[in-house]
Amino acid sequence: MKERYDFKTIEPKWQTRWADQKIYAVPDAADKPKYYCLEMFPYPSGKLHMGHVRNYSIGDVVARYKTMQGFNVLHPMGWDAFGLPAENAAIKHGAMHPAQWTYENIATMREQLKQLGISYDWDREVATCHPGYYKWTQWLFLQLYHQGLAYKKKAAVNWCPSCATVLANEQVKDGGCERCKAVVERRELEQWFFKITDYADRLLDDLEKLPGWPDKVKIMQDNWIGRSEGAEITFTIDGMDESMTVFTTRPDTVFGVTYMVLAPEHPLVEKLIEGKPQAEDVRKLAASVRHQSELARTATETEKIGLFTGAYCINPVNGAKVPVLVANYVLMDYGTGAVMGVPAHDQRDFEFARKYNLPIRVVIQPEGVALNPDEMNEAYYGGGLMVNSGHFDGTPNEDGITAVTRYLDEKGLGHGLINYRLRDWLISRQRYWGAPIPIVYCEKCGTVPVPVQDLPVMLPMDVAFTPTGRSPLEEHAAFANATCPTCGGQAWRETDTMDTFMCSSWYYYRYTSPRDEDNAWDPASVRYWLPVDQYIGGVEHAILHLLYSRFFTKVLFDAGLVDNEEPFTNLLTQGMVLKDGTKMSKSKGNVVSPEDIIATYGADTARLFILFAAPPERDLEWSVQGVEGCYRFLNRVWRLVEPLGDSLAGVPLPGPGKMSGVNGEMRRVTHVTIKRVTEDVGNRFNFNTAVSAIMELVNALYQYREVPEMDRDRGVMKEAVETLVVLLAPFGPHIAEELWEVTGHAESVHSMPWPAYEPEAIQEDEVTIVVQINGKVRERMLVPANIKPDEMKELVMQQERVQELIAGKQVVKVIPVPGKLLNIVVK
RNA sequence: GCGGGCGUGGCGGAACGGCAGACGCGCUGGACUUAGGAUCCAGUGGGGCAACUCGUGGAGGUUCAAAUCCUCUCGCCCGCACCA
Repeated sequence: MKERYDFKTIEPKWQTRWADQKIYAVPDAADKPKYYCLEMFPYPSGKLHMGHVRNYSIGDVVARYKTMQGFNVLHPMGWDAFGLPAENAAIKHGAMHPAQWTYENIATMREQLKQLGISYDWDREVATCHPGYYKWTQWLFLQLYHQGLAYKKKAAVNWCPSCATVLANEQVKDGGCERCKAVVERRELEQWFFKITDYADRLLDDLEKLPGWPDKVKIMQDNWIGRSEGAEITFTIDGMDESMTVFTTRPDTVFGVTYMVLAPEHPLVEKLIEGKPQAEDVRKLAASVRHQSELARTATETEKIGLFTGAYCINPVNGAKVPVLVANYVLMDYGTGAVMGVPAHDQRDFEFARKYNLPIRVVIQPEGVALNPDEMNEAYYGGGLMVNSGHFDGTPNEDGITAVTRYLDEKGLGHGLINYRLRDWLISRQRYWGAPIPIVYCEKCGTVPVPVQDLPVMLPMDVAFTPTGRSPLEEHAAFANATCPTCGGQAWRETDTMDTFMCSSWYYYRYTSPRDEDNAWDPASVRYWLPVDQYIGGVEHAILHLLYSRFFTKVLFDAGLVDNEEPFTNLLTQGMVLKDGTKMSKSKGNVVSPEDIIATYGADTARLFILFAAPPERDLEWSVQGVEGCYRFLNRVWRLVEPLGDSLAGVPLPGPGKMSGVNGEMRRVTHVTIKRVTEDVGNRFNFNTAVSAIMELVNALYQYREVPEMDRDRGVMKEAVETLVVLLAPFGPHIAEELWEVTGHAESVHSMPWPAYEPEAIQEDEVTIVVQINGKVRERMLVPANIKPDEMKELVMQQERVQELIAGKQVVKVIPVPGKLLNIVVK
C-alpha cells in the first residue's frame, strides 16, 4: 500500500473513462423527474480562478446528488464568449484575432473543468460567439423588434476621450474609464433599446413568486426597479405658451410649492432663458453638468447649485406665481426632468431654499404644534392636517394625496402616475466582438429587420484592429454595405453589436437543444426542462443578468414561446473566495491558482476544501493548512478503504433491525451520517456540515476497526464503508469512484442510488439527559430513550445527587424536554 | 443618507429557543520509527488543585431556558446613492 493515494493517476483515469462512456450525457426525457442544475457560465478570460472552482464545485455536488436521488439531471456548461477583453487582447497583440484568443481560452478552461471532474454533459456545450448560437441571439432581437419592444433613439452614452470609444456602463468605474482611467464624457448617439420598462410591474410583482431566491437579491431588484407612486402635475409658464410637468410623490403638498426646478439639460430651459440676461450663466451650468454627470454621482454630496431662469410658473391649484430655476440636483432621466420645490416638507428642497433665500410655506400642520417656517431646522415629513391649501384645509394629509390627485385629474391639471427608476435597456455597443444587430437601413424602406431566413448576420473575421476607436465593422465595406431585404435596393447595415448581456440572458434555453439548426430551441425540450431548478452563481449578477433573464423569459412567455414565466426557480448566490481577508487579485499578489492546487493536491482535495471551509453563500477564506487538512482526510479514507480490496464483496449487508453493542453503534453512526448528509445537502445546501458528518463517520470507522475482530460484524463494516464511499462521491468523485472499483464494484459509484437511512438503526435505547437547576447544568444521567416526561421527572427527582442539590429549596416548577433535558426551577 | 448582511476559542467554522464551541486547522503530550514535517492514540475556550465559576461585540428586555427572539448601541462588509 502506498502512503498517499495517487491522485495523479486516479483522476485522469476516471476523467477519461467517464468521457468515453458518456456517463454524464443526459437524454431529453426519461421516466424520471427532471432536474435542471445550472451554474452561471463563465467569460473565457484565460484560466479558471478560485471563484469558478467554487461555483462549479457547488453545482457539481447538487447535480451528482440529484442524479443519485433518481432525477434526470441536466447539467450543462458553455461560454459567455463575446466581449471586450477579447478585443483588447487583439489590439494589444496585433496578430491575435479575438476569435482565436477566445477559442484558445475556451480550450484551456474546458480542460480545467474536466480536470476538476465536474459532471457536465459536454455534448451540450455552447459558445455565444459561435454563429450557430448568435444566429438565435439575433432571432431573439427580431422577436423583440416585431413585438415593438426594440426601438432606436438618441441617447447619451459613455465616451472615453483617451480610448476614443464608447464604453458600456459596466466599464465605467468611479466616473473614469476602466482601462485608462480617463474621465468619461457623455455623448449623444443613436442607440437601440429594449423596452424593459414595459415589464417593470411584472418584474417587480413576480419577485413574490420566487421564494427560492435570497431576499437580498430580490430587494436589490426591487430597489433597482424603484417603483414609486405619485402624480404628474402640469404648471403653465407665466406669460408664455409653455408648460412644465413635474412628478411628485407628495401631491398633498402642492400648495406648498414656492419654486420650480428644471434639470439643466431640460429642453424647456433654452426657451425660458432665450434673450434673458441670465442665459449665459444657465448655459454654463448646463454644460458643466452635462460634462460632470458621471463623476458627480460618486461625490458624496455635490453642492447644490441653482440659477434663476427669469421665468415664472403658475401653480395650478392656487394660482401662485413662483420662480423657475435650473439646478444640478435635478436629473433629466428620472421622472419628467423637472420638480416642484416644497421646502417645508422635503429636506433637499429645504436646504436649497435656505441657501437661495426662497420662501418656505408650511402646508401640513402636525396636531398640537404650529410649524413656523422661520424657526424650522429641517423639513417636516410627519403626518398632519393640510393648511394653507384652499378647500383642502383640514384634510388629513394621507387622504390629501388621493384627494388632490383626484382634483387634479378632474380639472385636467394632472393625474396619478407610477414612476420607475428602471430605464430601458440600451443594447447597442460600438464594438466588434459581439453579435451584429440584424437590421439594415434602406434609403427607401427605412429601418428593415433582417428576415429570419437570412440569419445569422455573420460577423466578418477579416477585420483590422487599429486602435482608432471606430468599430472595425464600420470600416468593413463588405459588411456595412447591404441590399435591402424588402426592395433589393442600396442599403447599409447596422454596425453596432449587441450587449453581451443579451447573449447570456437566454443561454439556459439553448442548452435544451444546443445543436438545433432550425429553432432557437425545441419547444418540447424547453417544456420538459425549464424552468431551471437550481441556479448558482455570484451575487454580482444580482441585478443585470438576472433581471434581463427574467425580462426575456416574460417576453417569450407572452409570445407563447415558452411555458414558464420565471427562468430560475431557486437561486444560490455563492460568496467570494478571499485570501488574507480580501478578494484575490493580481495587484494584491494574493492569487491562489487552481491549477497549482490541482497539481499539488488533486481536484478532489480542492473541491473538498472549498466545500468544507464555509457555507456556500458566505465568503470563504483560503487556507493552505485547511487544504492540507482535506488532503489528509482523503488519505485517511484511502488508507481505511483501499486495503480492504474486494474482501467484503460477498458479505451480505445487515438486514433491517436493531443490533446491539459495538455493531449496533457502528450501524447507528452509519445511518445518522446518511440522515445528516442528506439533510445538509438536500435541504440546506450546507456542504460544510455534510463534509464534517462524513469525517465523523470515518473517525467512527477507525474506532470500529480497533474492536477485536471476533466482536465485529463484517456486514456492518461493509455497510459503513460502502455508505462512506457513496456519500463521498458527490464531493470527491474520483477517489470515490476508484475506491468503489477497488472494493469490487463493477458499476460507477455515480450511478448508485442515494442511500436512505433506516430510522430503526438510529434509535438509541438510552440517552444522556441534562439536569438543570434554574437553567444551569448540574447533572447528567442516562435514561431510557422513550421515557415519558412524567416518568423522567420522577426518575430525576429520585436521584440522590439531585436531592442534595435541591435540599432546603422549594421546587417551583419542573420542565421536562423529552430526550434532552429536565430543568428544575427552585426558590 | 437608504437598504441588506455579519460579529462565537489562536484560526475556518458548528449549534429545530434546550449541554456553546461539532468537524477541520493549529498547538500539547504519547505510541510507532534509522528518521518524522508521515501515521495512529489522547488532550486542547478563560480562571481555579478542586467543587465550581466566567464566557457568543456592548447594554437592556422576553422566557423555566437566549449565540438564537425583541429594543437600543458599537464595529466591520456589501449593494444603491441628489429618484423628487
